Amino acid sequence: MKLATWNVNSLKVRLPHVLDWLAENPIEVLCLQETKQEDVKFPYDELKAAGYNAVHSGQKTYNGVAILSTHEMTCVQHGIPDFEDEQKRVISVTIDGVRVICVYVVNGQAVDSDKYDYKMRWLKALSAWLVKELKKYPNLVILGDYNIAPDDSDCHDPAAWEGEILVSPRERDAFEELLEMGLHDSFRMLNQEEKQFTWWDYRMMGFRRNRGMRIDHILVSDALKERCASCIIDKAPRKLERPSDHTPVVLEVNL
DNA sequence: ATGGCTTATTGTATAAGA
Repeated sequence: MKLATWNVNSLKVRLPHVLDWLAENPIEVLCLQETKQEDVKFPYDELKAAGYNAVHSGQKTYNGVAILSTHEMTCVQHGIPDFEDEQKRVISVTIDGVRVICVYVVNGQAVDSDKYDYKMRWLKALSAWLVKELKKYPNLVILGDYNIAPDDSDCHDPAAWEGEILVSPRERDAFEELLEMGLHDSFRMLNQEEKQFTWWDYRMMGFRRNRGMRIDHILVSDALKERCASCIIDKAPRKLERPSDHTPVVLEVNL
């Protein structure tokens, strides 16, 4: 089974890219972040025509997450239970006995901002919930835009970014907490190469100069860890006209 | 250098992303 995550930065704008990419990359599961549209505007029909079922937790202008799959999706859950949140950032389903969680972690804007506090509160709630989910679902994968570059090797210029958003110690500690509960960074597990990024700033020719960050991740449970065959970053969509600033990450698991 | 692009909004400048 192949699963992927992609922050599309507006599904309205990026739907053609998504459909083209799915046609070229026949995968079973695709998690999307920043759909930026309400459920009533979600392109269920176009995706169905392409062979994909979809579940969506939508919001106008900001956030919004979706899971597309060629397989049947059951036990759909929106958000983090017992965590009040207006923002649509989490959706979960079960596919072929695997619990699939799609997340769009808070950006945080700046380390001294209210949004950073919200990011840390949000990550704490995510972490507490995932501990329980792991006990409930041994086969668990959590895909998404984490807005955290876990290590200096995941940042194009660690010295320039030291202490900044995406790399600050508290954010990295929160990511580390996910690993300590028994989740595994599938890309790093299979690939030790430095400067492999999933996001590049639109400005300053960020992509051409490979000034990026690895902030989109696919974490797997112990049971799935043994079954991971490959995890790759597909840079092709980032090279298209009018791309998202993020590019897909694809995991292959032997089930 | 706090910008540099891109997206969305009952917009024509502002907020947000990362």
